[in-house]
Amino acid sequence: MNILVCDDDKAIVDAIGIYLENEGYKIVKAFNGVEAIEVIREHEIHLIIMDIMMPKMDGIRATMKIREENNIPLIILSAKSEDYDKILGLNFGADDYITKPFNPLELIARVKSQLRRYTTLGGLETRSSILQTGGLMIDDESKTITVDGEEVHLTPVQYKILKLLTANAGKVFSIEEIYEKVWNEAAFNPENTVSVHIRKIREKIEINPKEPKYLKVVWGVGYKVEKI
Amino acid sequence: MNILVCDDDKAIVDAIGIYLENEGYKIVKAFNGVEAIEVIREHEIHLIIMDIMMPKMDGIRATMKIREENNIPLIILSAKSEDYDKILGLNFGADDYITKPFNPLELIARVKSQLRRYTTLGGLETRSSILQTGGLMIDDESKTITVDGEEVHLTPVQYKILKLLTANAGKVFSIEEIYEKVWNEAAFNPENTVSVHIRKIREKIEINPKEPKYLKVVWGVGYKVEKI
DNA sequence: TCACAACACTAAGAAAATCTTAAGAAATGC
DNA sequence: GCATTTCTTAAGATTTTCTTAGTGTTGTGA
Repeated sequence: MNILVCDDDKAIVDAIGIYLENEGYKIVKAFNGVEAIEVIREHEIHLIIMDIMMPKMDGIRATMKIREENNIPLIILSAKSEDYDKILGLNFGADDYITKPFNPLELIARVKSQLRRYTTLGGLETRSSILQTGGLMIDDESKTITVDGEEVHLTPVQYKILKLLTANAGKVFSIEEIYEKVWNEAAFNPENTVSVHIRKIREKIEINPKEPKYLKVVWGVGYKVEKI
Repeated sequence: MNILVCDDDKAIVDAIGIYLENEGYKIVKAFNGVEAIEVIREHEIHLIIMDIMMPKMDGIRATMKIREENNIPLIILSAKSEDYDKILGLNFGADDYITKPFNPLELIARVKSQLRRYTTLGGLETRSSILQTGGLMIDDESKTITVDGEEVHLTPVQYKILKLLTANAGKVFSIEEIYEKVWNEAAFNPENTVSVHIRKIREKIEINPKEPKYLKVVWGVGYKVEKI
């Protein structure tokens, strides 16, 4: 498997290269978006790791350009300070993202995960942007949520929370986990921000918020969306 | 979970130790990089907190050295005056960093966050969150317990006890052992807290609590879940 | 074998922890 | 600057946990 690593910081490219080579992957390097596109045309590449901030052509523009031609799995690298929404929310074609500084183990896990997904799809992209459980449906492409066919409006934060829980329906997330995943930072004093949002979501998606059908609490643990 | 705290300032090591012990972690101490590396070879360490400025071997060199051998989550401690970019930007293998003086709550949040990340990633490849014996089934991901297909509701403590016993079905646990594992503290004030919980669990999972099928007592020793 | 000591079980209620809700302040976006 | 969204606060509701104290059961050794 050949992996293209693209970052203007040579030290980072080298470090990532070493981790991945240890796992048995072949590494190809590029130091800006223009180079990356050239490399992809010339080599057979199975996965791309791309930095956001780069001279000449930034990672987002490069990703969009690459997506015009093919669907090679692509993981974005970004600094924590950069705008989360821009990376996750804006759908510009990346499959996953990792924030710097990153845990090498996490990088490897995500790379494997992407390669697995790609090969089981046979390389043909059939990315379904629809999540569903019971009568609850989330179309991530149009950012639309419907309950029993009825469209409901959620605010951005509410949307992210519900999407996280629905994408992993059945799995329980602690409040800390939810905070971390949605806000992209460790919460050390979350008061009850999350539970207020939970309340608001329930108000909108549940027939009877007192006896939620979808968004359930697991006492002493956290919240989950029921898998139906 | 065992956490290695490494700093040349004993007062800081002790302070961090106290905060983390309160959260139920076991602490191992080291006072310079060389010691840290030795400790890691000898003990099972799940997370490292490392100061940057230290005699003998500084935190960055130590981190790089550690990274040659393994991927234990590592949080860097650094004074505000030190070059921030050097720590954040330079990728030498740390997973997160905290600046001194730090907020204890923040420290704990980041520690938990790292441990969570590490364990969920580790389980990514072969996660089987389901424990089973006879008709009793525990799905740890959704925190759901079913008996003969029927879902039963357990409280957090009850859940933890049953999970402990089921994960080690057949093994007998003394009351002290159960207390220690579930409450995460050795200090044992006998009373009969555990047996009350056992009673409640039986009430919920057993057809006839007087003649338990799953959760059995072993006279003079403790309790076990039958391996079926 | 019988009594007694050690151990296990049960029930109930007070205390503690956790979740829910509402309302308003602060921040954000147009 | 207005409308919307997000966060904070605090009180109320609910659930869980712990403790107590009494009852039952088992094993032992006189």
